[in-house]
Amino acid sequence: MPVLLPVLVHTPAHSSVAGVLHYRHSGDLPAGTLVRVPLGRRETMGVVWEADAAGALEAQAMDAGRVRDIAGVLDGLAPMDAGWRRLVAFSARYYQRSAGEVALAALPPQLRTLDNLQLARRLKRHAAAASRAPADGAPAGPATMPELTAEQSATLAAIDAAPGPFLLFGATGSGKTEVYLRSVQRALDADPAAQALVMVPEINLTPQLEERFRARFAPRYGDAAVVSMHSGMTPPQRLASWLAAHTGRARIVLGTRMAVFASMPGLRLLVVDEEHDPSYKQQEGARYSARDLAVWRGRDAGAKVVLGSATPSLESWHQSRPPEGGDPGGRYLRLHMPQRVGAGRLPRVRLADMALLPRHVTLAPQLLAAIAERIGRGEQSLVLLNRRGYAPVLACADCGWKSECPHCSAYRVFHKSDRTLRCHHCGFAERVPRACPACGNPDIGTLGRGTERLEEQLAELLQGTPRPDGRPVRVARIDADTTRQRGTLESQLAEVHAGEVDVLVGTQMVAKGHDFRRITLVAAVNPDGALFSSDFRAPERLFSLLMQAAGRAGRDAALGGASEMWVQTAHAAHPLFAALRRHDYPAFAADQLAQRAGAGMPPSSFLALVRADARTQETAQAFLAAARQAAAEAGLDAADAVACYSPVPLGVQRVADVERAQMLLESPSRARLQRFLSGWQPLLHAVRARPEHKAVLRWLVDVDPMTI
DNA sequence: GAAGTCGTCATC
DNA sequence: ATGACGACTTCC
Repeated sequence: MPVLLPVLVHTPAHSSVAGVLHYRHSGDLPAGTLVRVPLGRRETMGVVWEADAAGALEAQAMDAGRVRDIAGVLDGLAPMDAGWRRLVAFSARYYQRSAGEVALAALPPQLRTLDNLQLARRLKRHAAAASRAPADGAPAGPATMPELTAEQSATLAAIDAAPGPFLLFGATGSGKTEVYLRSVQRALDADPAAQALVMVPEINLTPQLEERFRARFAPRYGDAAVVSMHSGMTPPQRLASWLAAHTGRARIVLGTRMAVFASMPGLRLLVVDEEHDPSYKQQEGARYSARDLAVWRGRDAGAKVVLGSATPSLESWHQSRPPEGGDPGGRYLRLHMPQRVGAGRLPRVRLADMALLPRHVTLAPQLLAAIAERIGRGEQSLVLLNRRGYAPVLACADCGWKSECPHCSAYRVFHKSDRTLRCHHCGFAERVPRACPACGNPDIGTLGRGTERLEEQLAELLQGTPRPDGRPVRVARIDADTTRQRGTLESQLAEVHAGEVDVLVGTQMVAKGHDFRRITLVAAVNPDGALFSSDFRAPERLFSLLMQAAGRAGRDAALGGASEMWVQTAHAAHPLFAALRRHDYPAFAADQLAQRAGAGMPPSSFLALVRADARTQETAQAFLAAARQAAAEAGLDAADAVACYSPVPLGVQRVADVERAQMLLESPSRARLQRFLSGWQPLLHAVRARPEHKAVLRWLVDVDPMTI
């Protein structure tokens, strides 16, 4: 008997078919079944969704001639389970997107292109490969495991004893990864169907993570038990990992934020390493926080959640505060591991006071001397600067021309290696002009400096420094420009590990997570911008970057005692540096939390942004103003629980000839903000449909934004 | 978001 | 006349 089934397809929240669509089928199909359905004149993948009475009625009322048949069912696969469907539904609701967009984005792209036969073939091949894996099912030859420290044992006992979620606050080098490994092992040993999800913020960090997990678990559970999931993988690899997780063959899934949506029917443990990292927040499409979703998913699935960091996000820090007085405390349990494993001590923090030096000096002599000393001892230094290219601006001294991008409200950056002026926002690139394009003056010069110039400068200043082996000093650079092609990061890192490089210049990409045994000096040469930034999270990011960078130094116990973290600053008296010197995150956090509370910023409040893009700034702002008006007229903020501020241009107002504006919403209550947003969604659609707002190119809501 | 239609405009 | 490009519409 033919039935009408609700089906999700990939339709974004701002389109007119954002809801569930209905299709006819010869019989009932369970929710979660993957199907192929006709949409317009193409065929696309869909997910059978939960039947709800209202939707069914609407579908019944729809002109029967318009309802089409399901074209095919992917019957080789188990339907997506209820836990996954709840996660998708929650994410869509919380982040103001359509369930179809979230659901389909969470499936591997290649799955959409396969028919039943191809799928069956692939499943068979994977199953065969897995059963060939060595030692699968064999009694565990215990992989060599390091002795646990007292701290690690206590932490594991605490994780065993309580339901969580846990915030593992552990110094760099305190052995957090070993705690993750043991927690995973306990979870998997307890139940033959159990699965664990471990997330890291960056693709670059997955290979080393995979290596460690594979070394530990492949002997016990087989090679196929560990899979990775991140956007850098090829479509077939992603499909293979996804199928392994979905069928339960993979016991451990390692990945970036996208992995939080992995289909894992046996999920018992979720680990979010470097939980403070802003990369966990997706910045396009559905703007979800993988860390927050991991916490939600863990609670929903009855799985344990471990968030780990040496510099937790203020949200997690606040959420893990112990009970005190009338305050019942946060919902997370805070676990502290202050000790570094082995004798490696945290490096000494040294400030180079740039205010005492002439303005034109960009590298403090005492820092240069310290680097030279390291070179003489055959040790390595890492110099950090968060600015790619040679110089951020090219300018004419005569007429005041600057290298503005014609399509964006930003300067094009001078890249010396390929002699281009490149816009880092829209990608627009041109050859560097010989003379000023405005007045013809040949005397044009650079303003400021990026990593390229820093590399050049250091090479020049250090060229005479003697190396123990008499060979010339080598300065190298690692940033997004030098690692453009696949594999270059690995080969560059290998050179550093081999000791061929004396001084490594890089952006924050090298400060995160990589182990450099022989680096005994890390320097941040220009961090001051973040001290007085309009972005309320800038100090938090700076502190975490500097602490992480400091963690790069002195990982080798033998050299640890002498390692140093240098910070060049014109504001040496800033309290952030005082806390950094003592490696005192709690003090820094307490100070920041007090400031945030005073300013009504998270975690004391909850934020959302509405953004609009248009050809002109007025058009974008007019839409936002009308949206605000519509909310007021509907009485949405009548209870005064949600403040809606005026529309303003974004920091970078224009990108690729598109003007961007945003409007901030703020509420002391997450629930109230959520209620406001869900009531507002249909109004936003209605406002957008009005003829006077036709020129709006797109709009979107960003819940819990990272920057405002 | 993807894929279609339709109108405008520049170019061989 | 051809086709490139953008605006607009539709999709159970």
